[in-house]
Amino acid sequence: MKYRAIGENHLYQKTYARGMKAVTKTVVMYCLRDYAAAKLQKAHPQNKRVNRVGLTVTKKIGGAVTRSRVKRILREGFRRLDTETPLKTGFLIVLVARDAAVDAKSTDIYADLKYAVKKLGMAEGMPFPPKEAQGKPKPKKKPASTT
RNA sequence: AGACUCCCCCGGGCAAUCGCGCGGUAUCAAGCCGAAAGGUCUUACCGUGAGGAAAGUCCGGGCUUCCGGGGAAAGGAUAACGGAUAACGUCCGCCGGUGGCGACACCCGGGAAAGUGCAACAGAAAUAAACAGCCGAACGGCGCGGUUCUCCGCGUAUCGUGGUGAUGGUGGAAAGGUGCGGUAAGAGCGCACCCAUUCGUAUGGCAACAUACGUCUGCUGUAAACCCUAUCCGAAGCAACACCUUUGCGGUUCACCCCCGUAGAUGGCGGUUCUGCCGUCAUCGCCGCAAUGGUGGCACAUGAAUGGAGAAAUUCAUCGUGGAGUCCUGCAGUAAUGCAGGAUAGAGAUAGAUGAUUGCCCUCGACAGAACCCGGCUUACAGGGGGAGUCUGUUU
RNA sequence: GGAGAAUUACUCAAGUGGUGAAGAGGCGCCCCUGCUAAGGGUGUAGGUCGGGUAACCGGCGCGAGAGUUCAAAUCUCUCAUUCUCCG
Repeated sequence: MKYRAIGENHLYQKTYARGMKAVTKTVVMYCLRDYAAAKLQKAHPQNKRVNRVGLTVTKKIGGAVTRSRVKRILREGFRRLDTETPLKTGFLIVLVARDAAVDAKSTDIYADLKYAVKKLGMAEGMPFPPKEAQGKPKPKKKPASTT
């Protein structure tokens, strides 16, 4: 499974500001419906909708080695989650590592992400704006505009 | 056996399943994004995939650009001596100094007698003599006495000239040290021994230098203060820079340390000292700037054979090249290293590739992630292995 | 990735080889007021360790550690942290 990475800083800023948020011990998950999802779908040869994923691991976490390792673990956890329980597509997803992620295993990340997905209602077949993730009024508008 | 010293090497391993970057082949291929250049999606297989420090960015070099070349000035770097190297502030050897019983370790280790500056506080005084003190009647003065013609004697150190140099609680540093002589008092003033130092000679060494003898001198410290001497250095850095794409703008004989060189051509108009020169405008060429996005820089190349559907792969070859790369052997050298022969090769990302799960083993795993490439230095580091050597103890 | 700059009390900071490291804000105490604020006065060992009943005295302290010097916040070297610029 390939993921498109988020490269532009403004998309990160937008996701932090307007996206839905779920906090766990090891990781914080932000989700925002992607404006460019339709465009990307056209570009995709299989005409699939893809989520764009971004990882944030700050310098506070540690040196280059530990940060690199945290990124790998996050990636592995997310990959396993996505293969086992397919997510909704067409979203910007940003995963922010917390201090506890340094000592975590990928299974811990998997468990936390699973909880976060459940809370945000991101899994396939769930009602989209979940009651718990009340989000600011803005994300509510998005489904209408994108479709 | 114990305690040490130096040098070198390693930096968890194996298996199964899932997963990631890059290269290749097949497949998807029509597509999609974009103004263009260009980019990109699927799956399978094969190959390949972080360090000794990849780090700090402290030195040196390659590479690239800054119109080019030469010179000057300024500025910077280095510092015993000899060698190694592409180069270095690195390395090796050696000399001197310091530490250690020793193997060894450490040292920004030129010049203070070219000049300038600085040395707080304390101290009489900080490189220079003065002050206090000590010395004494040689001279002048003063006093007393004698004698009488400008003299003599004695006294006076609380009058001046004078002699003297280390005595003066200090201080980091006070002008060699000790002893004897010497003197009015004293002082290398003289002598003996010792210390340091200049120059010369001899011996050893390529040399720094060492030893011996003679000779001169007795000089504060600071150059990680300015400086002097010798040697070296243009500056900026891959976010450099090159090319492509689309668009806009400017320059075209100018060069602000000096000298030399430099892309103009054609036509119109005007001026003029008219085969020409000057000014101005246009076109083409040339040069440059800004913006947009992209590629390269950036990870060997070419040929042949085997192989197979075709590739990868394997083998072989090479002015070159990555890469002044690494390893082995031989020779030269005390060594760093060099020469010759042979072998080995293979990361290349761009939110940035090595992970997860399970099992087994051991010494139970530290510091830590390439970002243009090399040579060093410095700093961080669990533990393990190998080699050489020193000291102490015991036994023979 | 590359190029630079800075670090001195709780905060802002001066000091660039020499006694005892300026100054301001803050903080403590006093005055003023019925009570506050504002204002005025005065003090703050500038941290820490040791000694002393106390007043006070001594040692080390200018991000950390070495070095040069008689003497270092200041000069040199090696680290650490923070900030700025280059696309």
